[in-house]
Amino acid sequence: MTQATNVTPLFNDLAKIERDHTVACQECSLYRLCLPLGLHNNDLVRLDTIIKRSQNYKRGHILFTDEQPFKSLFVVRSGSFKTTISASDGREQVTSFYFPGEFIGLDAIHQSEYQSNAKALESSSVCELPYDMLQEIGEEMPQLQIQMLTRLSKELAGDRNLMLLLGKKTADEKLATFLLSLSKRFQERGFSATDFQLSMSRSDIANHLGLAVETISRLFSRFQEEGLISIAGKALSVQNIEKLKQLCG
Amino acid sequence: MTQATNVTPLFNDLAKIERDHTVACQECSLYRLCLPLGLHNNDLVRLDTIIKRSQNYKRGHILFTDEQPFKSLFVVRSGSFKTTISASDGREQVTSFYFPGEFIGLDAIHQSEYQSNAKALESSSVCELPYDMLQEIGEEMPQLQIQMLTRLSKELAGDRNLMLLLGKKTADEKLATFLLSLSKRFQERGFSATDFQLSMSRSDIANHLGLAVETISRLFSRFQEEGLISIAGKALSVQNIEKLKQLCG
DNA sequence: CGCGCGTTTGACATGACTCAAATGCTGTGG
DNA sequence: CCACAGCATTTGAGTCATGTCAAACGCGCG
Repeated sequence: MTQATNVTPLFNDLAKIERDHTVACQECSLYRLCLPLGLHNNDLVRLDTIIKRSQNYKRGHILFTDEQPFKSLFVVRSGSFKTTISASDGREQVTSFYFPGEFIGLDAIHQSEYQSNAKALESSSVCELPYDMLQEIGEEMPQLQIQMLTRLSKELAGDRNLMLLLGKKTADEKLATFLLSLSKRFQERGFSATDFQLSMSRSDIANHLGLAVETISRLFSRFQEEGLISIAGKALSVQNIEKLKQLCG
Repeated sequence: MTQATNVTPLFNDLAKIERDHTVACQECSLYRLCLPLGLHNNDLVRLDTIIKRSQNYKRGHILFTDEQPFKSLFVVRSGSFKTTISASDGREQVTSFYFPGEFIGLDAIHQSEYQSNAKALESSSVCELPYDMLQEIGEEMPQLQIQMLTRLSKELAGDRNLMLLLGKKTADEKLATFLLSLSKRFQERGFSATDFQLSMSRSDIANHLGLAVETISRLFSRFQEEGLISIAGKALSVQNIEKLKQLCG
């Protein structure tokens, strides 16, 4: 019943493909998911020049906190991240999880500080886009502006679905919705829609969905009993995706 | 104990000032809160030409639904609106309330349909910005692009605070936070920070905060007993703003 | 290999919901 | 302008989903 190995980080495969830190956007396997989509070749080359590609960060690495000045946007190249915001009394809310090709820091644009805290959930790397430069080259690249607006807009729409989830859904529906959202994102990235590793902890999931850790744990157990999923540690396998969809509410 | 009159719509004063539908951005009293902020005069004039100013809509008027094609962004000129999104089973979440100078529809940019439903809460009017034209003139107006990005980004940050509220706060904290957010927005618009009319129903508030109507009603009563506020129908008066702030969590 | 944290499971507590009913307000039509 | 219908709000009583507390377990990191 024990899982063979849960060691493999989530996006190791991608990490391998991308292990050369200097790979240009044109050759990056994330191309179709990433910012450069739709840019003309000249523009792409120009964008390329302002991107700083990070080395591999290890689990727990802090990309930025809400006390640091806003300087750059980040795109996940490999691995995954979570962002949190905190209330004055220290309570935290996990606002989002980020996978390869997704933007981190969009909520800080034109603020002096970042508005959230971003932390690596596993071994991860990013492309850093200094915002002043992005803005500069953006003035001559309408396509880039459009991409930025589109990204922001989609993130906004996503957040609003999360508000529906947080405000109106039951614990069962929350978890089902969350798992399907992961499934979809893995699929978009060329991975299995049914078998994947959860890079985040149970308590991250619980927090993100507005539930207690114990509730998540119990739900995983029950979903397993009911044949919806099979889960061992961080390894998840979706057994009945249709039933899961019905559960979403 | 009955209120003299609750008839006065929330932004009647503004509505009067702005009753001329053709008032240009330059002369609009919302200027400093609105999109044109920071535009140069030539640009402003150009922006002006693409804006369609609506007549007065009455309470309940539907600006758009999530089944209509995305065509325009809207800025509230007078009155107020709410937006909702709905789950497949019909449950709805009130995602946001909008006051003069605020943008509606940002979550639909570059989608084929609107992503939410927008409805007037009282007698209201808007400026309509056809998005294709906005994009067109935007290509030559970096300041406009910056404004758009800033707006989107701030809305995103706001939504994330709402996620914190929905996921982590108690009923008391939710209502206190909501009332203070209203207070702040009224103040920014030149109205009293302590005395104003709630244009939305108790159930809109409840829904928005992820609570039941009954809970909101009870909280209003209790807050009143405790001397935090005084409320009669839609007329709210904040009595102890400091204590309210402490309650926010 | 062992410690510590993350996870699971159980028992119990409770904040907020649901249901129900009374009251009040608003908009409409006569 | 008033009266009535219907919806919004308030208040009370009882329930329930989910949280909290506690303890055992076991995986994974060092």
